[in-house]
This record gives sequence, structure tokens and C-alpha cells, in this order.
Amino acid sequence: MARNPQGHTRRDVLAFVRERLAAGAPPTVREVQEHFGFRAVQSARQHLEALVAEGALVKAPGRARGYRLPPGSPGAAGPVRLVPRLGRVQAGALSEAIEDPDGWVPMDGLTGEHELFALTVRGESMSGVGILPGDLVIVRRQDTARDGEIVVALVRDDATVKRLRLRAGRIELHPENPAFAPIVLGPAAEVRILGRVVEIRRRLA
Amino acid sequence: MARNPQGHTRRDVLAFVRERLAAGAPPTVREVQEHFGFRAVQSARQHLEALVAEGALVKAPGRARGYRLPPGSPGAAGPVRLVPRLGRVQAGALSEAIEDPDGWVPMDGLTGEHELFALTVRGESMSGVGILPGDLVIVRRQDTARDGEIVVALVRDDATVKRLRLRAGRIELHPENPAFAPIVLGPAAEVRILGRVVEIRRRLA
DNA sequence: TGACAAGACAGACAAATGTCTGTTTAATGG
DNA sequence: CCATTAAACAGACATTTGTCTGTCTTGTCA
Repeated sequence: MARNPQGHTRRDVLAFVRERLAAGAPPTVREVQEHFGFRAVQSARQHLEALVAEGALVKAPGRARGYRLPPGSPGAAGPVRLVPRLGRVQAGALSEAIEDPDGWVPMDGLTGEHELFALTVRGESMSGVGILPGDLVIVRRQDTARDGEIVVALVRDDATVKRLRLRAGRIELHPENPAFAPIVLGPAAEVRILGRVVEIRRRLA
Repeated sequence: MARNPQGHTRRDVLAFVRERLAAGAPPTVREVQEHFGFRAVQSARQHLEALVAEGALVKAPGRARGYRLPPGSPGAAGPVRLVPRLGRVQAGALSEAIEDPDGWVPMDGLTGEHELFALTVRGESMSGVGILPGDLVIVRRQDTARDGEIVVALVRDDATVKRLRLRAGRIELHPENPAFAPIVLGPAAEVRILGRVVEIRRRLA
């Protein structure tokens, strides 16, 4: 292989290692070699060690598949998690729904150990805060939430996204759209918090 | 080590492997051995292979650190791409900016072979379509775009998100907020399309 | 009690993988 | 042109790691 001047290959090697780490499968030196078509192991090793020298990677010498991202660097918190995307969520069926997801969406590892799931938004009731029908919300599963947080709640067998308001002795679920009315529920109301919205995604393509 | 009847150890082995995989560091058979204090490699291997047999793990035979979670199981990483998150993008500096990203965000593999990058939205000019300041937009890099698409364009050394309108002989960049005025540019205008917005993400937590 | 199975042990072998030494090729600058 | 340097190459060696064969121990059950 001819020489590749501008350190272009080096950057690609880093990107390759990064992707493999995100997939949870750290590469071997020889896997890097083969991916780039090097005819010598040392070619790959040279790039990898150079990346270690400049601080872009760290490694434990001698260990197999030992290259890692430096602590504190983005993406170093671990591999990407896959969050289950649920279709319809109905009464009590959250656990079942998670067993049989419609698909999986990748999420960075910065969200701690909390269980996550994803739902598609229906209706215009939250359009005032930029949550539109068809948007995907990523939800941290929890039974309770604090005043002002945007939550997914199960109201009469239907999952809905609303802003939670805790008023003296009762729970209110506020839409963010003047065309909709708040849902006001008494203390013994038939409402159940499924989780808190932590991210909103909208696909345009 | 005495025999541990109820398959209790097996479950712990699975938990250990899971933990290591979540940390991005698949364990070797001997690391499992040492963690549980087995005095023989085979003891660890037996548990691991049993977990493979019952479908709780998968592995590529012969490969070092080859145990993985089965595809489709929660926490298993799929074909995920990492998209570079750029800070400021200025004139002609897109390539350079991609060389030195602020971080990486995971994206599912359904976006084809197109080059992608991510930008943080500044300003309220697109709030009418639910794109708010602070949102992350994921952009497919391309030099041209069609009428009506939401694009990232470089106008006078500044990257901006707008809706593209192609009018007889001229290019218009329309905000989606009545408080802002469209940018109207002649045929020889100093505008450059950087790409088309394919996804919008907003982190709440 | 004795057959049986699961778990653990011991030691070895083989393949995968990291590491090293030295050489070659191509671009660059005096 | 020659020296210099980075990148790539070639081949070997050493360590890590996976895999195998056979034995021992302990609990279960007919």
C-alpha cells in the first residue's frame, strides 16, 4: 500500500476503533489491519500506538483487544445501548410490550443504569414545546416524577405524553397546546406514571 | 470450590459478563475464572458454554473475548454508526471541523452510506416546526437540496438551519418563525449548502 | 448402596493476538 | 542529488486466550 500522507488514514483508524467500541466489540490489531487492507500487522499497530501516544486512545499492554477510549472522552462511558421501541402501550402491558418491541434505537451510554424505552407520539397536545406527532420520545422508566417534568402516563388504558403538575392533593397532566384541556385527577385516580421523557427525536428523511 | 447446586453461580456468571459488556470490555474465560475464584479454567468455560447453549449468550468460537449478548436482547449493540458532533462551523471549515469533533452521537444504520454530522441549533428561527435552540440536528452532507427541505447552509461565515425555497433564479432561506425574515439570495450569492437535516434530537435530562 | 449427573479441578495443547527487529517505499526539503 | 522522515512491509517470536481430555467430588434418586 502506498503511503497516505496527511494522517488521513490515522483518523480513519480512530473512527474504526470508535465504531467497534460503540458496538461493544473492541478490535484486534489484525482486525484493524484487515479492515484497512494493510499487508503487515505492524502498519496497523503503528497507527494504533500513535493514537495512544497522542492521547486519542488508551490501552492495556499485552491484553487482547485492549484499546479503549480515554476516560472522559465522549463515548467512553461504554458502548451504545439499544432502547426498545414500543408500539401501542396499554394497561399493565408495559413489561410485555418491552418483551416484544417494534425495534431498537441506539442511545449513548450517558444515561446511567435506568431502564429506557421509546414511544411514538400521537396527537398535537405537546406541540407547544416542540413535541410533534410522529416524534419518538425516549423514556426513562420510573413510577414517580416531579412537578414540571414531561412524563408518559397511562390514563384509561392509553399512554400519553404530558407535563406533570402536582397540585395540592391531586395530579394534573397538562398539554402544551391551548387547544387541549388539562387532565385533572383526584388522589385515587386511575393514572399511572410510566416514566419520564429524557429525549425527543424526529426523523425527517 | 464446592459444588454450587441451584445454578446460582451460572446466573452470577451471566451477570458478570453482562456487566463487563456494558462497560465495553468483554471478559476472557480466565477473567471469569479469577473473578469467581475457580481454580480451573474449565469451570468458567463450562458455565459460559452452558449459557451459550441456553441462548443467554452468543460467541464466535476461537475469538478472544468472544462472548456477546444475543442480538435483539436489551443492551446488545447493533449496527450503529457514530456521527461527529461539531461545534462552530465556519467558512470552508467543515472538513476540518469533522476532523476535530466535539463528540459523537450514535445513529442507527438505516441512513445509508451518506456522510453525516451533527450540529447544535442556535436561535429561535425554526421554532415554528419544533426545532428549538439547543436541539441537536443530524445532517446528511450534500451540496444541493430540493425545494422545501430543511437544510444547513453557510451564510456569511455562519452555519444556519433554515427551510430551503427555490424561487425563479434565486435561493431563499426561510425561517419558521414569524419574528424572523427570510434570507433572499441572488444567483451568485455567497451561500453554500452544507447538508440536509435528517433528524432532530432534544435532550431533556 | 450404587448409578448417575453436575460442578469443580488439573494440566496440557493450539489458536489468536500482541510485540519486536529490520527493510522497503514514497514524499519532502536542503 | 542526498538526507530525512513517515508510512508501509515482511517475518518472526512471545504472551494471552480458547479449547480439550481426563479425573475428582458431591448431591440426587432409584
